[in-house]
Amino acid sequence: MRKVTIIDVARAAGVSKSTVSLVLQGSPSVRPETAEKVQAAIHRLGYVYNRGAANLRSARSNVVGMVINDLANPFFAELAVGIESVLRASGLVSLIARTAESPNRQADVLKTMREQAVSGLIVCPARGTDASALPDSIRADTPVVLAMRRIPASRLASVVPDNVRGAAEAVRHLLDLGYRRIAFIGGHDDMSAQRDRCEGYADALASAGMPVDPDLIVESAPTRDGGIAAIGTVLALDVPADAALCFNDVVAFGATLGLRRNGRDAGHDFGVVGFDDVREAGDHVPALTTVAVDSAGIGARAAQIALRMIESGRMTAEEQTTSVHLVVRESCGARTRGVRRDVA
Amino acid sequence: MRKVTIIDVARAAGVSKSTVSLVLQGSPSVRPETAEKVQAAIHRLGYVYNRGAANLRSARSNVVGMVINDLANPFFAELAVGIESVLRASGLVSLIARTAESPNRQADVLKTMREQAVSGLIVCPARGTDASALPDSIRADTPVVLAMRRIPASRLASVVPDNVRGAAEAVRHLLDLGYRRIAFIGGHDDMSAQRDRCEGYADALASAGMPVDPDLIVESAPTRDGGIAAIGTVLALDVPADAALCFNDVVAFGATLGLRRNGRDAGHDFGVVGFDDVREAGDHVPALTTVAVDSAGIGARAAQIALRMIESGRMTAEEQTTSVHLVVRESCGARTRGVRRDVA
DNA sequence: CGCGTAGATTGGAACGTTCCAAGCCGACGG
DNA sequence: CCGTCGGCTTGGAACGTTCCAATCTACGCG
Repeated sequence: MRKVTIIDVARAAGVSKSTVSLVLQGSPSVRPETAEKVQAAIHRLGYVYNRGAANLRSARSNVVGMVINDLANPFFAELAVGIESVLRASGLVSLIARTAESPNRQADVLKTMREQAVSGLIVCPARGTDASALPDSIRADTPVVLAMRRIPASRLASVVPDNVRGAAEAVRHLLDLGYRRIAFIGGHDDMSAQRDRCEGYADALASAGMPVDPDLIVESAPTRDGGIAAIGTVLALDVPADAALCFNDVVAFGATLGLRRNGRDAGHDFGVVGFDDVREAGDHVPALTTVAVDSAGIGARAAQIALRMIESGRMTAEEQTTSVHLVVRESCGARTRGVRRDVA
Repeated sequence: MRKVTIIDVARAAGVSKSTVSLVLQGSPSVRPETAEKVQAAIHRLGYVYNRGAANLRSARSNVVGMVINDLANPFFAELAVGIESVLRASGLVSLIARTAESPNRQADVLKTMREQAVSGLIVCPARGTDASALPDSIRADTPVVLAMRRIPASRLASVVPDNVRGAAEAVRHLLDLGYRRIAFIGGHDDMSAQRDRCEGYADALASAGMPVDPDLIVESAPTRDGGIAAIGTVLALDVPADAALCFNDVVAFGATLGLRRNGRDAGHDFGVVGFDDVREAGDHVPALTTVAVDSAGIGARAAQIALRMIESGRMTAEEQTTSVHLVVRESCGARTRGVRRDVA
């Protein structure tokens, strides 16, 4: 039982294959009754359109690649959802692949996607990816949009949250609450998000006329355990921290746990602010004060940019940043301390 | 700047296109030094393999479709991860699409995937999908594996958790703890998982010689709010429930919240058991006792079956069920009540 | 020296579509 | 009555591969 093709349909409908093709594309120049005959034949034979063959001829595929770090992380999963929704609504279909933060895997995945002739690529680059990691061949003829993370030296379009401003806002909030030894913990400085958030942290301190103490900035894996370790470090300083802005919520969860193990209590005698506002943040005990990032929105924006590039055939390098906002809950101590309390 | 093809490579290497094709496929019958020449030309020209063209000729694509309900749900995200890992390791690439529980969307998505000539399909069917929803054309020539959910009347391969046994085990545990009015709440009975879990619930009660009270089985949306509503219902009965097996963890979260609003406390004066063991379950307050389902494992198994079908060209209808196990934490009250406490 | 054979290479048809240039046909204006 | 025009339709080439059958080369053997 061979596959039924456009030619079989043509024969069955008593027209030429060209006409069938025209019908398939909804061309206005085919007589309605002819179109109907063709549709009937299509239905009768159970014909299924072969997009691969079409792409081959017209060099315009309808698939877009989505390269994500880690789907199991709800934060990235939402990014994926945002991307997929927009693409799907435009009739495109998404290839997906995971890099698991490995540049090797990323290179492999990118190669595969190129082979599939994707018409666009949305990438959340793995840690430490530099401009050279995106093969020139891709950059030349395929629209690429970076989501969530930038690659500093590359002229690639990107959509990232406003990390600098978000971090600064969080720090100002902690300062307003009276904290004076605010740490920045978690993340590695080969991630653009970490650098940006750290920059916002430093900015806010600076504009409050406070020095940035290098001891208060401690890197760690962006994991719960990383948070536990990092909070331990800033607690053990000669002049210990009294609050921390965490690289992300997961680190913040670790931090609250670490505090408890040290006999301290986030939200009472120590201020903790996270970043991302993952779903669990509100349910955590204590509920996490955090900077909310709209990851689905970022995905959607990135997909829109990709779409625009694909349609216009022109590549842009626009860098969009999406706004973020501080969500005040319990872990910063606003409830117990009261906002804007002055200190001596 | 036209795309560089196998023919350009052939010209550059001074061989025929057939030879290049052979090299690309790693055929042993090409002389090593010739292969090397070809590889050099490939590299020099920046040739990229066009898998679409290859598929066209050989009717064997290397893409597999993955139809998932809701990627934003960590439970399904893990399923996706399991699937993607296995496929990727075999050199296949995954198309992904979301149905958001809508049979219409599902039909649409399935059609698109057919057009892409996927060589296999892994589907977590949307709620209420019946056998007729999978177009015959797909079922005839494309391997399909159902994951997480079955479609009762279809002769389709599937991998699902052992819902019956898991639910039964949970109920036995609650009985052992002395609860006597155990409810089953959440989910809709057009989901196979709900029916199976409910069946396990009834089984366990039956084999303990206890009647199944229809009032204690209440459907609801499988959401937090659904859980809140459902727990309200069983609390308001003339003879209220004293424990509940919840359709899934999200419902269980809602239930603990609903209990608190009614002045009750899960784990103290009411036993709550969830299902799935999502990541948050352990962090929740109270920590959720739940039936752990290995969703990544289910995804991997499903992908393996699909792979086997693709390779052999033969479709099977095997139904695998993966084992589950009860994770006892706080919400069931085991800590405060003590396990196996006898009642009068 | 001729023949058979195995290994290496090759040309051409095929895959299912799109797109172009050309064709057909009836109508309309001159 | 002829030429032309516009609406519909059509055949064929092209897209970049694979695969088959054919060819070519060199070599061993009788």
